[in-house]
Amino acid sequence: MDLSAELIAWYNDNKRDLPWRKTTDAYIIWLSEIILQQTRVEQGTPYFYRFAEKYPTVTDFAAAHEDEVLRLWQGLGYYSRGRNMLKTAQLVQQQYSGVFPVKYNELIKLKGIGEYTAAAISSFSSNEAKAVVDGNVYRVLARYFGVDEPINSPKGKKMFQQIANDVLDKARPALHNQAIMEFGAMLCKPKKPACGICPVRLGCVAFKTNATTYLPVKIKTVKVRKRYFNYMLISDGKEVLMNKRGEGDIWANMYDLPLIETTELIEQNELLKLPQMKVFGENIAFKNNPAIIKHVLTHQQLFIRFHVLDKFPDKLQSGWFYTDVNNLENLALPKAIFIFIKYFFNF
DNA sequence: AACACGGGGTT
DNA sequence: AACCCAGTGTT
Repeated sequence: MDLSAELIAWYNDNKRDLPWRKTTDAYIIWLSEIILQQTRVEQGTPYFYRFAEKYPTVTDFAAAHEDEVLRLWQGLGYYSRGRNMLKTAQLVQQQYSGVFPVKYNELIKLKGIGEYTAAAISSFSSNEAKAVVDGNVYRVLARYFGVDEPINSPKGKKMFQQIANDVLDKARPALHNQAIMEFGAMLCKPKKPACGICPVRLGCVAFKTNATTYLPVKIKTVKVRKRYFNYMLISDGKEVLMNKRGEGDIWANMYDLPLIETTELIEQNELLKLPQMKVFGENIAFKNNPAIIKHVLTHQQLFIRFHVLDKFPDKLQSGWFYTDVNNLENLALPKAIFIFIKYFFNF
């Protein structure tokens, strides 16, 4: 048996029971694939059910409002996925009459669908012979064939896509793609792969040369920026002053609180002297001495403090608005903001 | 080619 | 703390 046949045989015996594998509906598969981008199956599954239930068809999705989509997406991260989904749903509704495309060349044009997702949807929904290359596939191929070209260099990406195409079983691409990804996720894991029970270890270069620890190779260029967020919570217990974020920064179009960002960590007495504080009015005071919350993103570390102010400002800045405390659950809030607000208002 | 974009699990 | 997850879009 060749590699593909071995992986498919393994898959048939060991696959997990995942809901999106029970359909060939391109729309449902699209939902699952976008949700699972850079996201573990266990984390994404509840969101998959949530979206599939709320929007059973792409027509239902296209009718949604962005606020509603982001609220459903809350907590999953990479929120541009949610915003792009709405744009794509609307385009599919208008230009494809609500019939979700199944061909790679159509799918790749859509917002939020790149090479991986186009290959996944086209193969799973219409058995088009396109090979998926995700993190799992990079790992399996790098190890099995002993390829040490970095998976995140342009050259490496081309190379692995080519290998994936060569290995693909053109007669059953859907099954092959599921198999190689499941194999990478369950057996050929990043750390401590289960080589002892691996059906293809005798053909695996990394196993034979004891190199699984070093493959795949990845270029790392992590520069993490530190940012200091001073949030103001102002509320009389019934209403609370909120802010809607704009584009061009993290958490685009989501909701947070009035924010003063500083270049370093500062204490409340220093904060009071800042010119930005003037918008909150004269003779203001803090009602708490907040802890520093560290919130880690891919390229940023946020050091967040939530300051409770004692009175409403006289006028509002752009993006600010009052909302009823009971309406907070309808707003899409970043995780760290949500946790604090939930705690503060004792949800 | 490099970077931005979240949140969470594993080691 | 480092690494990675069923990646994509922008510059």
